[in-house]
Order: sequence, then structure tokens, then C-alpha cells
Amino acid sequence: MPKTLPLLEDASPICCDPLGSSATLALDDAMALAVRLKALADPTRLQLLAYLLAQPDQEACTCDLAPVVKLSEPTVSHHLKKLETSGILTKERHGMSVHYRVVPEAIHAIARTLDTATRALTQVV
Amino acid sequence: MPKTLPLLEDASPICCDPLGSSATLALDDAMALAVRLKALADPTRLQLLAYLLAQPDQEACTCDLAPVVKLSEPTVSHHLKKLETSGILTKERHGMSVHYRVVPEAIHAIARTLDTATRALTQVV
DNA sequence: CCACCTCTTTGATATATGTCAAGAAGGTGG
DNA sequence: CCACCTTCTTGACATATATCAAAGAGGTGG
Repeated sequence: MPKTLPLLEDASPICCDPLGSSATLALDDAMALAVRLKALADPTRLQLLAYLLAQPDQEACTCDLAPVVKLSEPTVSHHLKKLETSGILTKERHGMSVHYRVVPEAIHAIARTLDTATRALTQVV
Repeated sequence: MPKTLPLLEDASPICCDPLGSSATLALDDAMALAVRLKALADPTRLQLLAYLLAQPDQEACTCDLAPVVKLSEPTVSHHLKKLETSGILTKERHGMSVHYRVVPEAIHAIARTLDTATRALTQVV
């Protein structure tokens, strides 16, 4: 039983590449992927993302988002910050309000990481 | 600003379909996706998955996995249980030991959910 | 400059999670 | 049936996370 694990290997442009792509997986790489997955792994944040993705201009401000998930603005602000520091959202001031916007490539990169990790097996099997 | 959110919509075969596929996202659906993402969103569990995926027969027992992540067997057992109850692993007794195996379709379903949620946008933009 | 709006930070609290040691449970083989 | 191996459960503990109210920070407009 080998000590090495094939999970994340290099940190590609936006996210990762890891998960079984080749040889050994370092703890650091696993943690990097885990941080991004953790950012997604919350019902409130998924709802916020869904709402943003559904907007015509794909953006919204904190005061619009709070009622959507029925939580206080500070709480929503906290969730938005987590998504932003994970690279999943960008923020931009427009006058008094702050507009948040999804970074599709960030989510796509995570999806691709998971997909390629298992695609090989699905074909082999 | 609509009250509804387009995240998860129907519970497809193995996982989900949600994330922006169409109309409104229910909290229940968001929680269902979140549970699966949470199962993946841990460095230790990612390492365990990577190790399993790298095995020739794609399976391993608890006693092999514990040294890989350098944690106690009870802790590893706890992580494996979480992955199993999320549908990401299956377990099977072989004599004294228990063999765990990845369910590629489960991970693939999650990846597809994230991918389709953002693919539309990536194209539109 | 001051009232006001939006957003974020801080402090507090409750719950969830990761971890281990110790012991129970399931199974094998003399 | 008893010693032993692997695995799981339990109880305890530390850390992380989600949440809110209150107060601070950034920006607008009379």
C-alpha cells in the first residue's frame, strides 16, 4: 500500500487539476480543492449562486440577496465574502451598493476536476 | 427581485440536476446538493478518494487507508462512513476486512450539476 | 456637514465537525 | 470456545461554522 495519493497535482489557472489525474496527491493540494468545495457546500451559498445565475445580468447586490435566502444582511455578507475569497464571485461597487457576480470559470474548473477524476474509471469499467 | 432561486430542481438518478438549470431552487434541493458537496469538501476525504481511484482494482480496506492519511482508524472509519452515506463510496465485507470502492457516477453527477449550471453562462458571455 | 442608505466588521452564541482513546462488534482460525 | 484481527461505536474535546444584533465604514444627496 503506497503512501502517495493521486489527488491534486498542479494548481491550474483558476482552480485545480488534481483528483486522480496522475500520481500522488499532496495534502496541500487536497486542502486547496477542499477550500473551494467547502465554499460551495452550503445550502445558503448554493441558493445565492443560483439566484445570481438566474439574473439577466447575472449580478445582484447584498440587499437584494438577503431577502432571497431569508437571512440577515450581515450573514449574507459573510457568505458572499466566503464565495468571493474562494474566487467564485467577484464584487464591484456601484454607488452605494455592491454588485456580486459569478465567475463561471471558477465553478467550471471545479466541475472539470471532479469529472476527469472519475471519467477514466467510468470508461474503463 | 424574485423570491425563488434556480438551484436544484429534481433529484436525478444518482445525484442532482439543479444549479441554474431552470427556474426556482428550493431549500431542500440546495441542502441535498450541499450534503454531497460537503462530503467531498474535506482534505482527508479527497485524499482517500484519490488513493482509491489510483488503485488497480479501485478499492482498499480501512487498515490500508489509515496510514495513507496518517490518521487513526476510527477517524478514517468516520470519514469513510460519511462518503458512503453520501453515495460516493460503497462498502463490502471480504472476510475480516471491509473493502471500500468509489462510485464514479456519484462524483460525475455532482460535476455535471456544477458544469451545466455555468456552461450556459460561459457560452453566453 | 449632516441625515441617510448600503454594506461590512465585531462580539456573542449555538451547532457542526474532525480527531482520538477506549471499548464493543463482527469475523477467523487454532 | 478462545485468542486474535479488522472495523465500528461511543464519549470527550477542540476547532470551525452559521447566525444575529449592534456598531462601524463607505458613499449619496439635501
